[in-house]
Amino acid sequence: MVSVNPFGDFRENCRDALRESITQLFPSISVESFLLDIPPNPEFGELASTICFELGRQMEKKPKKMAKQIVDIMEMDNFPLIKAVTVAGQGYVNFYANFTALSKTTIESIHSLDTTYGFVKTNKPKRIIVEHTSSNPMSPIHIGQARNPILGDSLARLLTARGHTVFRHFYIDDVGRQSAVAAYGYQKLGKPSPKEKPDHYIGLIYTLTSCLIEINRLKKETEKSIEGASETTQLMQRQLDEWLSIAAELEAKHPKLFNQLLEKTMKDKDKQTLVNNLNRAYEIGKEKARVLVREVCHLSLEGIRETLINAEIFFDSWDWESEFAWNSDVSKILNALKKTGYVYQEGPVLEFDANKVAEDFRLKEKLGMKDDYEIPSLTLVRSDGTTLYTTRDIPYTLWKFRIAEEVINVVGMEQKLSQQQLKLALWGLGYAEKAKNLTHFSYNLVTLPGYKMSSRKGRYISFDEVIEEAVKRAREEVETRSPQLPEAEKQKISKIVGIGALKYALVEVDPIKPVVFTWDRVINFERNSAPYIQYSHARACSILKKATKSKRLNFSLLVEPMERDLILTLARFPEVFINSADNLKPSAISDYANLLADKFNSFYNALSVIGAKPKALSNTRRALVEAVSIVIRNSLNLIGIKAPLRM
RNA sequence: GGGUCCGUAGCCUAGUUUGGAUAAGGCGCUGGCCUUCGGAGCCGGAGAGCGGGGGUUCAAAUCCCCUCGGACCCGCCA
Repeated sequence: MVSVNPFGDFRENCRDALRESITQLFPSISVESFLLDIPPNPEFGELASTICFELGRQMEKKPKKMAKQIVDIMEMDNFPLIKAVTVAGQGYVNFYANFTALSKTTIESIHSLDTTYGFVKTNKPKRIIVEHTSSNPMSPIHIGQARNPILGDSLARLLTARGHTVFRHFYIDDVGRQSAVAAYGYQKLGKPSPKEKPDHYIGLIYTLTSCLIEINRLKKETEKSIEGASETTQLMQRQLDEWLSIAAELEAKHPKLFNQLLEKTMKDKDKQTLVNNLNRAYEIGKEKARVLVREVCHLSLEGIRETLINAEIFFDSWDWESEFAWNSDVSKILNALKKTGYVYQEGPVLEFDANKVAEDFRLKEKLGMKDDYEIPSLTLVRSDGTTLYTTRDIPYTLWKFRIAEEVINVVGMEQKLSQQQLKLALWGLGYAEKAKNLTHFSYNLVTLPGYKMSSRKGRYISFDEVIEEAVKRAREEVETRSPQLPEAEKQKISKIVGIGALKYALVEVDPIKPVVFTWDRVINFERNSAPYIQYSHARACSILKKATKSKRLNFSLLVEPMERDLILTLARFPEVFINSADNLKPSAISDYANLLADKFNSFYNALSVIGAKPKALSNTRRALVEAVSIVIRNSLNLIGIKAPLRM
């Protein structure tokens, strides 16, 4: 019989058995949940209940005694997956699986379900938007940001496999000031056609321009405040010094373009204002500004898209922020907000009182805030009439909710406050349900040892560079290990392995924890890495190629602890998957894949498949190996990593 | 100053949502394995009692309080 969740079936057997005994013995007691834990050691069985500790307290009896009573009356015949039940310790009830039955169900189900094994469908399918990456369109994706597409893509894969309808959206933040900065520089340089990958080229222009503007601004401001002793002046002086040293770095690295830009912008005494004007013109949709900024965006996005495709990360929709500004969605929302009473004017500036919303709807506790915490207000409109990122995010979010019932934003944790303010704006506007269905999937920074990466300051390692290096190193490995492979396949494998290593390194760590980037960390080919798991898969495939398939199987022959451990791990995959998808935890999958590879390698090393006697054992082990290969492949798939047949 | 998050062997991490039986891996260190199907491998050893203190509980790395250290936020940036 095919089971979508073999270990889950065993769990249900145990739960039912437990429930029957308990209701029979203690009909007066109502037990809500019969949670079963995986014991720390196989000698305690495959599942264990601690319910007698709880019952013992309620009924003032010894847990061990109750456990004995419960076990004594248990009718085992109704539960084919349970082999035995015992009492252990101070009152644990331990269940032992009937391995012949469990092995058969597990292996047969995996063979039969194949590419869908493990992917248990939810009974509440939803339409979900996963918005991710959404990086600054004016520079290449750097490795600090790369955690975002990798996590976002895994989430989308997990939720799709869970049976949801998922839409992957890239929000192009083209209205921000950074677009105006890059566009200004691009125009001054005479709209040059990129000499390299376009996002890298535009990114360089952005960094150089941004640097010149900052220096220009800071110089003017420090000159203005002549009495140079005040604290703010000192701060400005320090900032100026930092930007001057950045300028020196940039000039040394890109002398030609730097000096060209310097020369071309020399005459602009107030660059800051020019950029602000361009920003405003673009936001209100002035023709010239539209043409210019879009041109730069398109160039850069072409490069960004190339990077993502190279990493096999795809989107269903590319949403232009400017569309929401131009089609008056933003102004409609502003008007609606004004009517709520949660908005107040400070001169020309419009502020949103997030704190008041939280108090009126009693949301602070739900948002994990202390009662007396004063949520900062959110500026909606600048004094020059332009809006801010979060302001524009409100209509965008509502637009997403027209497509989907649930929205997950993969956004760095440094934006936590603004994501909360966004949520509160939805509450204030009367969209409580939407606010509840908006999730900020937050993740921590990837830093370079000692400092943060910054596009604006030009201090970053691009995603492209890291991919290139990873593939290059993988290529060297393939060359030494499998020199006989044809060139085309070597290339293909190097890419799968290199990118796999990279993705794995960034998925593996809990997103809430920071990662310090080092080359050896993200391009690791040893144990606990994608290549290690891929290698295990290739080994399994190698056996499958050599051993002929047979239908004459006998699952009762799989008695070795290593075989059982392996089968148990395979049987648990669906539960791991459900937990990972429902709790948005891709790292649970990378963990699992690694665990499975570990178990397989131990098995591989200790027991032979092809030469095993009798023949039925060999056949059955082969079936087990095939199941392993399927589950490794399925699990890696969820985190966007491919499993090569050989490497 | 206010807020959020993190703190597990020399280093990197899992486990914390849902409290349970000797705290799990990897790197590094170290002793073995030409044993057949791929050594990107396998088997073993040393190494932490979970930042510190208190509390709740039959039971705490997990929950609560205090405290120390680090990161991030508190922008008319995104």
